[in-house]
Amino acid sequence: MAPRISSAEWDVMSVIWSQGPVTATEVFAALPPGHGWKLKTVNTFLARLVEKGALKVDRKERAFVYTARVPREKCVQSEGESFLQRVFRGATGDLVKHFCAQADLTAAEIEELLQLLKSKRRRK
Amino acid sequence: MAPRISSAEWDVMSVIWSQGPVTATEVFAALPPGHGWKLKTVNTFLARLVEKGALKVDRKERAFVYTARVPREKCVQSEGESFLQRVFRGATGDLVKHFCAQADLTAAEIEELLQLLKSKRRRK
DNA sequence: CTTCTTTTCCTACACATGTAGGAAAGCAAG
DNA sequence: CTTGCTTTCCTACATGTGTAGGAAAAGAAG
Repeated sequence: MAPRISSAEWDVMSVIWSQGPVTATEVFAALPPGHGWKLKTVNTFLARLVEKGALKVDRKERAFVYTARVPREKCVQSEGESFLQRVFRGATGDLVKHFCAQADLTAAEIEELLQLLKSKRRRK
Repeated sequence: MAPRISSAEWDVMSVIWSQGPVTATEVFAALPPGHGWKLKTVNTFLARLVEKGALKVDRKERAFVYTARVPREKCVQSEGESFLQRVFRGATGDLVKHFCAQADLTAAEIEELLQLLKSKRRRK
């Protein structure tokens, strides 16, 4: 169900998932600074995302308004699964270890994760 | 440094990282069953990986022997970073939460992660 | 209504990736 | 040495992705 979203397309979708329905110009303005894309380029991404069924579009006066038709969670889920298989051959434990070891998590995040894991342990 | 490795190429590299130097035919045989590729296709992947500098090749009698020139860790590192940025905008905490919540980890893995996180907490 | 600006529509192009095929060369068998 | 099988070398082609440009339409401005 979740369409395959390319790297540049993720940047665009991220804007739309967090800002809600927007026009191309608004997406362009909301993209992380320093992306270096022309407005035309962003338009291409939007058009492709509509083709793929990730967005729907309504004409609102002058400009198109783009709205997500797939929830972020669905895409995170399938991207995540694909990454997990590709790089860690499905071993979630290894993946989690990699990122925990790697990153400097904040104290709050560490606490939260400890709670999450403990509750998972209890439920076993 | 770590070359960009495509999905199919990861399957090939995984074989070589775990088996050590091998010929094309051996890679072909060692690939997860049901991949559906022809030997020719695997040869193309190998050739591209050599071009990219991920593998080196030595002629050994009849057939070529392929050896990794980049360690798996390097590639996991850069693939992981790219995934982290693309999907979680760099928020490692969110990524880890996603996979912990998602997966059913074994009791042993949960223990290991708890230890890892606790030691990280202490070190703060 | 004519002109300017914004935005869409259609088109393009190079490089990556999945997926091989045919020709050619090298070694094995008879 | 001739035939055949294995493996490489070179080539191909469709689709996806990054990166737009030019033409055209649709309001905004005067």
